[in-house]
Amino acid sequence: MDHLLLADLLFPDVHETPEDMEKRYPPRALPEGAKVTRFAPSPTGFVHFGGLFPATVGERLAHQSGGVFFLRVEDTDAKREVPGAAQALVRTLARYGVRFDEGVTADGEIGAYGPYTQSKRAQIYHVYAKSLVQKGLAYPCFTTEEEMEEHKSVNKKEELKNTNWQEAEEKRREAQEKDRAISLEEVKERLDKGDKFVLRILAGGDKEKKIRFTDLIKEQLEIPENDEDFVLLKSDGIPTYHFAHAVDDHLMGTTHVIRGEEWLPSLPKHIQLFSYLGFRLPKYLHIAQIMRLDEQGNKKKLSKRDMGANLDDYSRMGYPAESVREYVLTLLNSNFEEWHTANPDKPAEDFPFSIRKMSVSGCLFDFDKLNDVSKNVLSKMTAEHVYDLALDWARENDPPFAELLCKDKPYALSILSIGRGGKKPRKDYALLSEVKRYMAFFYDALFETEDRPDEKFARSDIAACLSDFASSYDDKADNQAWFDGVKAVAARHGFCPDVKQYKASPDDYKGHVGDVSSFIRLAVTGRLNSPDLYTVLQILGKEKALARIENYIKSL
RNA sequence: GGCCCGUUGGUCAAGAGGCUAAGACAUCGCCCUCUCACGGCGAAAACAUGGGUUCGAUUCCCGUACGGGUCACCA
Repeated sequence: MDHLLLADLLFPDVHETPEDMEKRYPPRALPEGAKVTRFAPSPTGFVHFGGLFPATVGERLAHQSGGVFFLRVEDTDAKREVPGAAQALVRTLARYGVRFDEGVTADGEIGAYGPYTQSKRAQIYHVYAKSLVQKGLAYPCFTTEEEMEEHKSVNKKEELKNTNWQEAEEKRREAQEKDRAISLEEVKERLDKGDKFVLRILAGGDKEKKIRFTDLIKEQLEIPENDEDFVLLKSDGIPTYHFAHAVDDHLMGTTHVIRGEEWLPSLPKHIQLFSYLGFRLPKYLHIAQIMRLDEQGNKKKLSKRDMGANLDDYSRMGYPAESVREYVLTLLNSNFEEWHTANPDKPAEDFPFSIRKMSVSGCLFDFDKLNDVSKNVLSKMTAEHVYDLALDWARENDPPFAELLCKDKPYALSILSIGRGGKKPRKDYALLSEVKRYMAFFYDALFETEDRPDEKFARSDIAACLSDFASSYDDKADNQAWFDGVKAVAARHGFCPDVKQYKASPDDYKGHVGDVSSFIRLAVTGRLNSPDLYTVLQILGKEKALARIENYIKSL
């Protein structure tokens, strides 16, 4: 077979050579040790939570080393493409601290190694495809998708279990042999008829032979050589992931390929391809998958439909982006948390991210942990910051509440300031969606009596304590004086002003100051639990507080 | 089924031949001159399993079990 002739037959319009490409995309001039990484999603309009992991790793590695982090859109599967998805993705990732230097951005493409959209790179792939044919390392295959169906391994998940694997493998091998044997005449004939073909690699490997490979996360690996003539170019001339990966990452100067470990099984293909093309293999980081628990209690890869799979779910649920980012960083490098408590004022960007600290095995997504991280994040923010985030959330998800927040911003800020600042800030909510419930009783429009007093107290005693408190309440008194007042009320109505003393002889009293406080709290907030009562009364104002007490007494 | 990867408390994890096997979340208890939240103290809780190698294995090797991934003209 005359490979040069075949190449011209297959790619008559390709006149450039790989050397031309090398000239057009010269190696990057970057300092020693600078890493070039990329995030390469397919634009399906869905930003997977799992995607945040490789994206964050790539971003950290590149920026920490003074390198380049770029976005490449892998839109080689026309069937799945969603228009505008790339821009939305860039915006979403930016919220989570992942920013690109190069590639597809919100304002178009930036950078000298483009185009960064694979569908626009057809000519480039064809140059390399032609050269592979010339070297006898790739060949056309005219077997149609339908014909292939018969001896394809299988592709439906449901069928996987009932597959006769051995038979499927034999059929594949047979077909491969037949396809390889195609003659130049036959190619000419089919081409003249206008038949479409896919370009397959001529696999030179023996799967019984193992290759030693070092993954930066998984370390030493032993993988079989590739013996499968996988598809390089689909019948529409668009490359498969494998081929595009090799050509693009070579030309774009990617030094570290960061991707999910589901790619590990196709690594032999990539190694072979890079070698056929004469490209230097980049470093690989195959990162472990995030898992969830299925009904049987088994771990499963977090997939599209699962709660929390879509990154947008988190903002909808009310998690600040910062919380999610910290949680992700914690899962990626478990010492992040420790570092963060030791350096509370430094931005996450200062954290020395390390590949060595990354886990080899997949972890379970844990909402408990996320919530804890989020509580901490929110508790350390200023009231103003929380206000802004809560308002943003409310505008999207609860417009009436947004309006309430806007109506009196200083009032809202004073509520959000309770217990904020200082060494031990309150941690009342993990979610922006919980802020409303937390603030609710401060607004007459949202106020309602949720709890009931303990049955052991007589209604008349409660009413007596409350009216006594109301008539003696001085909103100018300081915290101590105010509490002394409450104690005095307690003493006047048969409640012990000192809790310890009460506990020593409970039968001598109807209750203690704490109980009296709970009556006031209930009347004023409608709940048995609230932040510091004195502060609450101060913020609420004397008039509103007394009105609520009065109403409460009436309702008893 | 073949191939590849993995397995330290419920979860995330440190430890890299000799440790009473860290820490965090969750759980439970106690304390914090009014509840809650915060904080403090404490409890319970783990090296999947069998064989090697070794004076000694959670740590190294082999097998087993279990879990995961993958086997497309999808990425």
